[in-house]
Amino acid sequence: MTAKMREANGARARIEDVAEAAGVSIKTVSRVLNHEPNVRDETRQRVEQAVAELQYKPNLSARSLAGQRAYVIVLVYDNPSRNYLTEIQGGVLEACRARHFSLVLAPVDPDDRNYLPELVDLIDHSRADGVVLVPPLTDDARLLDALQERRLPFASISPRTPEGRFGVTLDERGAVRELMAHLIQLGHRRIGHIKGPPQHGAATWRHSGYREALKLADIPYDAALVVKGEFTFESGVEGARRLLDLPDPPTAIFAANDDMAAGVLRVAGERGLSVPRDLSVCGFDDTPLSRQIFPSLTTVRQPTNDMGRVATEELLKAIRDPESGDMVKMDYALQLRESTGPHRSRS
Amino acid sequence: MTAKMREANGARARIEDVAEAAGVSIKTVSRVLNHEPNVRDETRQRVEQAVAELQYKPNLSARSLAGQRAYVIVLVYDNPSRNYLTEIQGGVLEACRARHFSLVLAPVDPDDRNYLPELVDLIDHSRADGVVLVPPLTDDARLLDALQERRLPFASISPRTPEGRFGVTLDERGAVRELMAHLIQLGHRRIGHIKGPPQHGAATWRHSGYREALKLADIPYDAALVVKGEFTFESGVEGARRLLDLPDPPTAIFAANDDMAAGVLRVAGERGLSVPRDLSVCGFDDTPLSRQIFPSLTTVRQPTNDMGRVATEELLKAIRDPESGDMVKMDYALQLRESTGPHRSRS
DNA sequence: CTGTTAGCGCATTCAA
DNA sequence: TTGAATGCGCTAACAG
Repeated sequence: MTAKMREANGARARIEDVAEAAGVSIKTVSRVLNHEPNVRDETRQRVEQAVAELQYKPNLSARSLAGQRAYVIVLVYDNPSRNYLTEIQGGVLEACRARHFSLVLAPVDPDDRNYLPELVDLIDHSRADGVVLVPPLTDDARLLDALQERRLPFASISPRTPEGRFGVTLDERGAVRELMAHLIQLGHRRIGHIKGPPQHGAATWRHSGYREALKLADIPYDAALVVKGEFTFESGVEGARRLLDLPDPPTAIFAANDDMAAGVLRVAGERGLSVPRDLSVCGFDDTPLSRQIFPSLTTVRQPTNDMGRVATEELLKAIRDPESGDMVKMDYALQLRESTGPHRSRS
Repeated sequence: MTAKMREANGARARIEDVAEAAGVSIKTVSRVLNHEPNVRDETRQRVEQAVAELQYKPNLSARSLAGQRAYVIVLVYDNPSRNYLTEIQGGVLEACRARHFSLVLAPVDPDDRNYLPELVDLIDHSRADGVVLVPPLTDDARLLDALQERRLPFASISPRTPEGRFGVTLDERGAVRELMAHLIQLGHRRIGHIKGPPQHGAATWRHSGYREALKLADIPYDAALVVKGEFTFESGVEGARRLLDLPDPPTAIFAANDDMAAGVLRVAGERGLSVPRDLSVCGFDDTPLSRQIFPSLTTVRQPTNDMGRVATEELLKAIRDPESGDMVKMDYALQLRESTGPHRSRS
């Protein structure tokens, strides 16, 4: 059966049909498709024309089978923040598409202590060429061990210990120092902090930034002004209540993420406190929530989409050449909005 | 090379190795793996044991190549709501996993009028067995034509015209009637509405529900109380301003989704209106935002995750048997929260 | 610079 | 109820 007949039958063109149409061997077609060298320009063009005419699309299954590579990246995540994840996923997807890799999603239940067997099974089944790890899972030693054992390259997004790994980081401590400087410059000296859970690197960095900023401004650290949170709205509500019930309550509160900051705004609303007149509030992450809430939230923006994309690009580099793959430092940006204002002494 | 040697080399077990270990032919192994009939129980068990011992995982590429099917579902979406999408995607993924299909994500830029060629290219490349369509794209005639032309089965989530299609629907009109009945029962008679954009079926249904509820309560429809929105926070802000600037402003506002309702709350805040004392507000969707805002939002919950899952299950049914595939009606649930309260006449 | 050949691991005829 | 042989469409040595 000729290529033309196959086409009339609704069958798809194969590499063989392209070769025939272009008057070359299939190996030459393969070279053109994979951008390999050693093809004359004129030949390359003939092949490309045949590809276009026949609407040839390579069969990915055949390619994977023959090439012993699946062209698959697995994105592993247990981060409960929908917005963060969507952005990361978008960036990862862009990078995968650009290199003709497919993306396999591997959501992990953050409450499941024994998630590893099922996850590893998924990774094995998919025959992944590489993995992208999202925090806080990006710091789970058991998972890292399992990946290393399989010699599977993995990119890390905001890992706690970036040494010897590749992916992306962001200077969260520095960002918080700037955010705090903004509050301090507004006259605040009693600044409360609602921390994140200790297993998150982010919680640690943001707390350190808080302390460093106080020290830089010669404001003594007061442990009573720091309460624990879980990065959830509800824990922000609880934390805010504890802070505002203090005998000498803070005039500003830095919540370690936007969800918790929204909780603080709620408590302020309940108590008839006007923000920022009676209380300044800021968060971290610049989720859509921070703009949709009233007053809108002063916070820090991470380039989340870019972080997903860049991490994946580094991973793809490392897949091509195991020696490569860098840890790329990304930029943050303060978002000054309505929820922070000058300190007014209570009268 | 024997199976044992291969294993020692770190190579993966193949179906051939399983057959050898179980003392049967590869065809028998294939039968067991694919749950085909005509295998003796004792034989089946021997095979299953060999699979477990060798940790055999079928090579999906080889299966696809030989079986002429990719086992791929494509999820096509242009809906701008992050939360909605994440939930839908989660449900779709669950259903895919359960049947060992892989999921390919196909995000579409809602502002790109000419998205079709690229999307179709992605679908063709992936050799999809079926497609899941999210609103509002689920109603795009050009896309539906392209799919039908390819004889590709597709499941529709909340399509405008469910006739002759399969997937999931939800009685949004009924939900809005109930929501409105709640407001009316609280004493409100001047109820404003901020509509969604006309290309969304949801916008139309929610507006119809609004009108029907008024009619049922013998409240005349006042076109001045209905303003256009875009399902965005900003358009909610604008709409609320228009409504509240009316000579005789509404005492309650039903925004067609939560984001716009958040915009209404913002305007209320700006103007010193207390919600719900001076103004009742409700939305639709029950996004996390509706709980994280103050006051929390009365709204309608859709089982979004389930909708994604069930739609995909129907698709998988239709892939197995083109005659099957139903339109499943899902349940909604009113969420009565803080943003609605009794009408108080202005004094 | 280009072509030939031999599998990749599985499903699927058809025969037993 | 089971098995042997053929090919899915492509990559990758190796030859020219």
